[in-house]
Amino acid sequence: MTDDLVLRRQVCFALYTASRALTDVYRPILDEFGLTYPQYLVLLVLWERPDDAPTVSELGTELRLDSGTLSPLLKRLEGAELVVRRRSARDERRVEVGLTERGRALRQRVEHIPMCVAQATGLGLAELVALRDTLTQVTDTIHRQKEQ
Amino acid sequence: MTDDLVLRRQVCFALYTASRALTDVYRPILDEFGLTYPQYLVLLVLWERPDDAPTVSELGTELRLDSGTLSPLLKRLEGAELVVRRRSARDERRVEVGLTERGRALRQRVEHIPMCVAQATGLGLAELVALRDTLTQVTDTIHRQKEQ
DNA sequence: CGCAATTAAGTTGTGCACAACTTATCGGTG
DNA sequence: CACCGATAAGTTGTGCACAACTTAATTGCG
Repeated sequence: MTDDLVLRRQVCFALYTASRALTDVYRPILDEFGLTYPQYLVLLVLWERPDDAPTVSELGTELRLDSGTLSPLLKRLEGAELVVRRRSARDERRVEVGLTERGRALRQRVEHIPMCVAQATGLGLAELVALRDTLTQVTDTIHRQKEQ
Repeated sequence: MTDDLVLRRQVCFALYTASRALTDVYRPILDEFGLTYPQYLVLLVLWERPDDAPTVSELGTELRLDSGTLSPLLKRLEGAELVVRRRSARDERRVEVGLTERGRALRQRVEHIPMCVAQATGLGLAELVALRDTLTQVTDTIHRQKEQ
């Protein structure tokens, strides 16, 4: 009898649990700004290129989320007056997502968060970087396989 | 201007994405058995101790899920005739979750899955073990902080 | 040019996660 | 023994994720 099915042995379970644990760290912090973690991720992308107004599918490519997830999420961000959505002039299928002044201003108020969360992991900077790179590599490997 | 808010630099995003990518690997495989990943996790716990019939909250402790998640999930597993739920005789508040014959039999049919998924990560065995241990350590660190 | 295939965003339905709450049971203390 | 706080499971409501589908606009090929 193999022991491969033992929960604590599985990388996937460790990943699933660690991901939820880190979201738990974010939750009370982001809650003060009325944000969820996925909403915060969308804002991260927008803050990276404030003059860009990416489309919904460009956001989806960055975050690996589809319109089924992003459409209602963006509607909520728009309701919070953090982003605006407008149909592209040159391609009426596209919807461009831009920051409002309010959304732009939020950036500096949340700038300290990544440091707090990184600290909560208990890992050193080098370990964090190594972990991040390993995880990114795994994700890329899986997605590369999927496309073939 | 700090770059801490850049998406690709963040461990959390790497974790969030890797977790979803791995679930993506599981999905089509588990789909053949009519299972979701969290349902599979519950079965893993039950297979580990087939004579135990843990309570809902014992399952919750293992998986770090609350009754709000587990109750409907277990109802679906019961609908699929993979588990049975029964009130504990000596404590009517508790509900014990046991495997049906069908649930017990499923074990050997999914025994190969962890190997397949591990392979999809592209990591070697040693790397996988190291990754799992790092993630478990992070999760434990976070939960320990939470309890104090 | 005309139309079929493609692309973009949104909608619908299912199943987690999780907070907040409800209901029922239990255990301990006066 | 009665009651009160604690505990267990379930319910309700919100917000992701994701599959499958719809609608609308565009592209490209004959």
